[in-house]
Amino acid sequence: MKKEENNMGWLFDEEVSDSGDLTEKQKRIVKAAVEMFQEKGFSASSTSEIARRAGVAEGTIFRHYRTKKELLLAIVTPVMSHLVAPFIVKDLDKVLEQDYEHYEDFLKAVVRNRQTFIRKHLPIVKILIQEIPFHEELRTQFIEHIAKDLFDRFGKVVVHFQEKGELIEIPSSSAIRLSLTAILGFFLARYIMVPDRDWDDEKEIEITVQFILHGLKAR
Amino acid sequence: MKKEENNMGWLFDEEVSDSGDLTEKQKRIVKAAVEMFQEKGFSASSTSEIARRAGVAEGTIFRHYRTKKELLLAIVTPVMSHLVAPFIVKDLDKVLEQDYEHYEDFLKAVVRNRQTFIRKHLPIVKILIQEIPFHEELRTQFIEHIAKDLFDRFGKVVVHFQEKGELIEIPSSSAIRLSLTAILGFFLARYIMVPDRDWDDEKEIEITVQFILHGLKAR
DNA sequence: TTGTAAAGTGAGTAATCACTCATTTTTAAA
DNA sequence: TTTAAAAATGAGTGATTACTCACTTTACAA
Repeated sequence: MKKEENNMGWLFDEEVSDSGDLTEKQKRIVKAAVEMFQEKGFSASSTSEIARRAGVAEGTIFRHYRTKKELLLAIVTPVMSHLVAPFIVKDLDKVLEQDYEHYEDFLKAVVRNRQTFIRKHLPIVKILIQEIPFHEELRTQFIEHIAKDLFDRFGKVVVHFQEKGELIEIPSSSAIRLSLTAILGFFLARYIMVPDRDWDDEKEIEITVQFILHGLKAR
Repeated sequence: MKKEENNMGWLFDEEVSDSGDLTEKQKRIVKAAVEMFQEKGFSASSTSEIARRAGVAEGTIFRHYRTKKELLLAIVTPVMSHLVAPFIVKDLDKVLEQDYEHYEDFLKAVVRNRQTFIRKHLPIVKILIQEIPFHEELRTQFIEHIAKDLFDRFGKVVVHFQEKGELIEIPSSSAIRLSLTAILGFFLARYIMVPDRDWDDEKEIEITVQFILHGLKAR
């Protein structure tokens, strides 16, 4: 009765939150909750203040979400499931069909694609990162459905370019880790640690990608 | 009356927590608090349960720490201040005095040194990472006294090897970021994300360092 | 206009929260 | 053995918590 996840939208472009079938007040609850969770964290955020900020009676929250935790999950799980899965499928195909001739092309596509996503859903991504350690469901969902999938697919890409002789022959898990941390490190610096610096995104991405390429180049 | 930080100990080796002048019950409070903060996070941890786990009356906590937050800070700030500062001073000297002939030597020293520290204080490091976003004092202390210092010193090292023609001429901030994220990415994977895998630390460190070196090599 | 289900309300509830304080116990120097 | 300070206690405090429920309002098809 609650979730009718429109299971197509994001495949074509985005719109992760099924904001369509939410009532006006429900949207304001979600908005206020995202703000508060980000500022104080989940368990330091009270439902009474969320209601106050949303301009809504406290009971209204519990009309739509049976518990405070359910509210958190409703906010965070759709973003989690779109954080990683969809783009990699598409880009994986392009790699295997040789649309991406070099690892460089693949990397750049990944970075660009995820940058627009993270930029758009940054507050929720932050909440997700914060709360993952404390919620079993989030952890298992992340590991089982996201991380494993990501490593599988990313691993295939790495192996593909290793076999082409383009990348050094180290364990694919290491190559993935090194590629990902360089990329995530950029996002971390760019959007979380020092978002106020005036970044030259194009240049910084180029530096980061070249770093990975030279670091992993067959030698 | 509370803090008489023995300001020499860690310079020679470590022993970050001034456990010396703590009463028996105080040590058990700190131990229980670290456990709970790690499991549930700071604000989801109640002083009553901390007391129960420590086998201590709740009032005893407030004999030693005026507030719950003061307990958190007492646990977390000494680790933060030793997380970064001391080793870099020493290693910086060695670089400038050419004890470290190559960037490789510096990197390996840094990784080895910080690995023993992180291994020893992992629970508190985790708490620190979790709580930094929500506590102004922690954030400013981290930025002003830790991050800036680290970047200053690390920057000097990078520039030194750039001038020697060993490293590529990119902005030092980028070179630092790329070096650090590769190292931190290893620690993150090794001790937080998948600590249970059977790691070949030596090999993995070698791979990581070589990745950084080739990624940043002058070309 | 009426009927009905969904949306919204807010006072009320028991539990829990961080913290206090009068009192007792422990420690250790005199 | 005396004594005074420090450490430890735990019942008690008012505030706040997540959540409930009897009720009112709104939306809208018949």
